[in-house]
Amino acid sequence: MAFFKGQETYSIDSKNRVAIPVKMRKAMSEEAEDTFNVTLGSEGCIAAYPMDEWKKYQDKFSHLNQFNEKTRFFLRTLLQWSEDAVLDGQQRILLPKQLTEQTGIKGKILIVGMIDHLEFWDPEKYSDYMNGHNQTYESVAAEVMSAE
Amino acid sequence: MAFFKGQETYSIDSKNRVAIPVKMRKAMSEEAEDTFNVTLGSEGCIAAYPMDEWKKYQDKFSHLNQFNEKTRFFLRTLLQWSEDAVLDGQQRILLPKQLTEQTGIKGKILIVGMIDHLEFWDPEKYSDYMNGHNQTYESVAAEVMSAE
DNA sequence: TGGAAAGTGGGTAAAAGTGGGGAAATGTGG
DNA sequence: CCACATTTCCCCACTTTTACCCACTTTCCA
Repeated sequence: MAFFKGQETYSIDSKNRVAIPVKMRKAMSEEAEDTFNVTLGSEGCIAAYPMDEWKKYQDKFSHLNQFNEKTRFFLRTLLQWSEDAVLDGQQRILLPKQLTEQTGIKGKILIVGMIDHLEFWDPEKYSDYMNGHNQTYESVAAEVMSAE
Repeated sequence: MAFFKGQETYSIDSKNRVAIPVKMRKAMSEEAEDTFNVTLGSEGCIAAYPMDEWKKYQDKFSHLNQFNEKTRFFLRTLLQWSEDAVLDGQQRILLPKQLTEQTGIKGKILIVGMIDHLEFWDPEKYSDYMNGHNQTYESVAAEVMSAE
């Protein structure tokens, strides 16, 4: 099972290609077959799940009852941005134009490891997000981890 | 088994033909034999089920009790629009005029992958639909997935 | 410090998307 | 049963996008 961590600031070129940092590539399992499921992530980033991790979610979605209106809304919202991306010969993935436009990513791109997936951020948006919290890291940590 | 996802905005030409995006064509199984069952979908879209997936629904419908009035209404509503469509040499399907008129599709068309079928939308109607939900995606997601 | 690997950029052939002409098939009315 | 109009299907042609190379610079180790 994958465990992604760390961060890197890379370039996204005119063709929307981004190299995957070696340390993160190495964290991928063989079963992913160099394929990611790329989709819109939370707080305005792009999320990329290795295929093997994504399949677990797929199974759940397949068994939902589509005769329910809320289920349909949920699936449409979730799946509309979702797309496969295979690494090229240089270990880069091609990010869908729709997603880079939606998230304002251009030129420089921040890649963050998030356990079972990678996140791609506009560097500026990321620092705004980080600075936008008035609670300290320590107090949030205490809250989140107290339930465990 | 098919798993459709993603979205594309394509053109529907004067002959009512629409190309199927490659990523969605690849998600189709061989058994579908390039054939869709096209019918009226929920919330005012057109739904296209690959033949193999549609057969599973057919089986279910065959076993419903037609001595029940609601069942009859359900079946009539569903089946009256239902029609086969085979891909042409350019991997396009011909959408029935009745359905494009009914759903207001003309010129530009939005194609959305919905696991076991494709949905065709008038782009404007789709954004109205998406904006028309006062519940957030996150709260619907929590509801829908909590049962799992 | 030299070689390999990693990161970046670009050219080009192939594939995908779009549009239209015309023959074949279908349907309608006389 | 035939003549006509309409629709359907198959083909060709053009434009845009994508996939696959190749090449250069920088960084990292041995």
